[in-house]
Amino acid sequence: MTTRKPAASAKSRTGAKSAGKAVDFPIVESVGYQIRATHRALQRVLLLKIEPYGITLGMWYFLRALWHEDGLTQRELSNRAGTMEPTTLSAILIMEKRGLVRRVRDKADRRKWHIHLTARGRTLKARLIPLARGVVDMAVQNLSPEEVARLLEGLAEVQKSLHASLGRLDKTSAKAAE
Amino acid sequence: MTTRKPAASAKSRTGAKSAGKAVDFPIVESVGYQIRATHRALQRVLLLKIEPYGITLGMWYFLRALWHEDGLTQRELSNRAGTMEPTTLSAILIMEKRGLVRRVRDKADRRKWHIHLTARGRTLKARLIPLARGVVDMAVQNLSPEEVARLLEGLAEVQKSLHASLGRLDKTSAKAAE
DNA sequence: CGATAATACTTAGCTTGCTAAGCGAACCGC
DNA sequence: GCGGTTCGCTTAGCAAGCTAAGTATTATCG
Repeated sequence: MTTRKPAASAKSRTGAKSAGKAVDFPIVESVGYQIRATHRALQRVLLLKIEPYGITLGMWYFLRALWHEDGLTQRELSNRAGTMEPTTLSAILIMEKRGLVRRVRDKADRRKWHIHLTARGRTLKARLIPLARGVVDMAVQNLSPEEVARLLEGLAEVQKSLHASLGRLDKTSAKAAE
Repeated sequence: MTTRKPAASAKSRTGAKSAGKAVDFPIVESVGYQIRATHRALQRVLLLKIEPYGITLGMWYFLRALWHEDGLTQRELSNRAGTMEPTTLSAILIMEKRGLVRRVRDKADRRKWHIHLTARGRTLKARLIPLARGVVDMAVQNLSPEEVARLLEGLAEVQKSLHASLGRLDKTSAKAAE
């Protein structure tokens, strides 16, 4: 039962950067690997904290968005949470079933649904936001505020490059751009 | 069809840090949100690069581990890749089906299986490692080597804190710890 | 006005990852 | 030397996310 932790003990950075000449690319030094590992560790801890309240990770970022701005449409929610529409939809349906949100059709444009928090959904904010903040604070406890800021900037830069690259790849394969 | 990108345009950092007094916790400033977004962007780009070779993300970290050290057992592979055994198993079975690896039972301990690359699996290394390195290099192109090192250190610190916290949480709920 | 295009959501089906629980092989203590 | 425990893998089933391809509804243009 022993709760295994697959960690990786990220040591030995900046070591043999170009030592292995051709095809050696130590996994532990890879930004990709570390991002993935950090993401999963964070998910795991957050889930442990929020699941006692009946909230899953799948709902989390949508609730965050709704607490900040109620009545969003599904597309707006997708954009806020950074997910595709089908992902958003299934999360909404589950949240609706659990009585956290209500779907209301737009009067003017009947294609749209507005997602509104119920009283129950709204109430959770006061409990869960501090809890989430606690997780993040714990996660960065050994970093100074400047280091955290640099970490966020680094991540933002990486995302910018990746999105730019994605744009290029899309255009290449689409070909019929405009 | 338009290949939507849910981005998020991470602007406005360091803005209203402690403005919202109590329960305002801007999602964009959260390390958790940014880690998740970066992870997904990275995955997407990597997938686009490797799928022409018939490799999926599910196989990727296992191949990485095997290229570095062939003949690992499933548990060893799980530890190297940072996944749980069932995840490892299903990836192995798929890779076996695609002719990338072979499973060989341990003579001495018949519980164990050793996973060996086939010639086909081994050959891919020379093509895919440079490709992956290209993705990572592209992703960090706007960061100096020092900034990349700091990013990795930051991620490692965050993971360390998270794993420590996980250990505590486990012990709490297990209670019967020796 | 009517045909066509665009928009907003939905459905179907897949992938990657997990936990919980099972099964056979090896080990350990008496 | 065999009964219980541990170990390594397996099975079952679920969660979160995606793409591709629908279905309605609204907007647009001749």
